[in-house]
Amino acid sequence: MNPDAEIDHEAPMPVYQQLVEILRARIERGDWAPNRQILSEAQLVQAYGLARETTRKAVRVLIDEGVLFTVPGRGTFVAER
Amino acid sequence: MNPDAEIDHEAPMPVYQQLVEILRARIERGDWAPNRQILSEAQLVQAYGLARETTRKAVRVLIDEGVLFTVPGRGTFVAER
DNA sequence: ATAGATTTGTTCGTATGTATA
DNA sequence: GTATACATACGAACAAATCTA
Repeated sequence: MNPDAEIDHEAPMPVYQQLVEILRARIERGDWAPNRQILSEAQLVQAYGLARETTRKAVRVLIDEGVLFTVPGRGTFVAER
Repeated sequence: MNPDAEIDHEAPMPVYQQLVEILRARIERGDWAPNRQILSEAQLVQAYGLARETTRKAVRVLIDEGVLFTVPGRGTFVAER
């Protein structure tokens, strides 16, 4: 997916899934190197105009895939691969 | 609103909004003069029985309205008007 | 000059309720 | 009826700035 795509609330794909693919594309593009901190949940909410729980759902998918990891009180980071 | 009102967790109005109106009423009553420090977050938590994030949300509303301002490491103060 | 306490700032974790498609 | 999405609320941990002893 285009890493610069925007969320389309009218699209058939769920918005959290759209965010998964956008974040995956941005990581592959190199927006954040391994072990680097990505946007905070609050920043994701701001940047993509979604509810916090929706952004968390997208991040959760990438965590389960081993692409991201979180550190409570610190932030969300790109995993080494 | 009554500046001496208490938080009602059963009321339809969100509790953070109730705190907004209580603080606004207390400021209008003159509990704290302009440039004076109000209760700290910890004291608001103690006084109103709310979670810290809930009190911060209420304070945030009044900051956005220009009623309050914060100084990191110092406290929260009543803005001049 | 240092150490500790206080205070606001930031962040993720968890749960519940409501509305909508 | 289910999955999605949003809003509210509380919990926990860490960081940075400030003040005091």
